[in-house]
Amino acid sequence: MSLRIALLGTLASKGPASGYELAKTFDDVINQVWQAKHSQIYPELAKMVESGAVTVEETGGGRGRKVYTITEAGRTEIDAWVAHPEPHRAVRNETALRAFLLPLLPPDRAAATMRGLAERHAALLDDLLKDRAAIEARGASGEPPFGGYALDLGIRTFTVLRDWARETAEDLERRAAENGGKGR
Amino acid sequence: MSLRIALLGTLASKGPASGYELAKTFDDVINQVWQAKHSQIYPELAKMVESGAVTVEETGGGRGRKVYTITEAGRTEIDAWVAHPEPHRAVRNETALRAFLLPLLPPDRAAATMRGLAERHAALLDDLLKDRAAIEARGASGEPPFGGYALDLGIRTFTVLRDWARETAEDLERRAAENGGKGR
DNA sequence: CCTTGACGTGTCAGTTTCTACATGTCACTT
DNA sequence: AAGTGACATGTAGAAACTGACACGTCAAGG
Repeated sequence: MSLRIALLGTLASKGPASGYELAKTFDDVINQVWQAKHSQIYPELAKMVESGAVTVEETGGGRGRKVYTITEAGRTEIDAWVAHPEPHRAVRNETALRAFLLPLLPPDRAAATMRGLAERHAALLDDLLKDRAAIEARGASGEPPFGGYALDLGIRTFTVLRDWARETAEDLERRAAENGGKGR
Repeated sequence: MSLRIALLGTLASKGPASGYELAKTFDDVINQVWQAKHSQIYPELAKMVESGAVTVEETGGGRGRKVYTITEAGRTEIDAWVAHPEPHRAVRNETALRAFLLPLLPPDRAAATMRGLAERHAALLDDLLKDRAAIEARGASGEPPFGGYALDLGIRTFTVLRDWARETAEDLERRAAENGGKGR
């Protein structure tokens, strides 16, 4: 379901696109939120054509390019899904799982892991901040850019992640110093 | 892989447990991080017995209860996984996907959705704060409780989520007021 | 001319995950 | 004695997802 919605949403906001382009988007923007390979996207698009949520137009001399366009039915579908208040959020987060299991490592190794994590989160945060700066520089004024709220959420989330990893590393280092890095 | 690690980690920190108890834990604590139904857990435990990461002891007169205990090999496995620096984080987040697609709704409906989301996040945050208060009240002093760092991360994350949802709702309401709730 | 790399679509086998079905025990209440 | 609900383990089929294989076009550079 979620993949279908993610594809419809991308078509709704960015306009008609090929499967290849959609796969690219899933490597870029949406990646922070949902992932899919082209091997999953192509069959999904076929299903969506069948159910009438999108239409397809064959183009691209020889290269067999297919451009998909969202229909009114497709828009209705997104609309219902986004506004739907079901609290049934699917969350899967490998980083958080790692965090959960962190106390199982000896403090010095746990601290090193956290330092590495903090650095990576800091780098990702920088990327997002640059994205926002670029958008603000060119897109002048008031209207909310597609993904603007999501970008904001991403920046806040990575800030938390970076700070948490740093402070946890510091705490672990303090503990490691106290008992000479021993203990589990 | 992640499910296997999550199960091993739970056994490592909480001690021996039955499949049923592990399934309970996945409804509770780990739920913020990873989910699994018993129908996935039982087969996974069988696989882990086979590969020597856990041992099983049949108990429980008549009810066929099986208690699983982590082995040294199992501990080594967690250790390697947690410390492993691969940046290949798997993230899937339905709430964030919703956030991403939010601008596709008319501002007034989007605002209402965000208000609801903010409330739910606020409630979840309260639960976590209560958990932490309870832990601090009974567990007196210095050592890090299992999941203590994770709990901290959870609290920070839900705080961000709540604030973001609130501020986004406010922004959307401002926009809705400006154009009388019309427009997409 | 040939190679390289981006463009472009698709299938298939295997793994993970979900929903539903299936079965039975034990303790407590009515 | 019967019913209810937590305890307890499993299987089966379907859907979601991944990684690898497979094929073919087009533009640019050497």
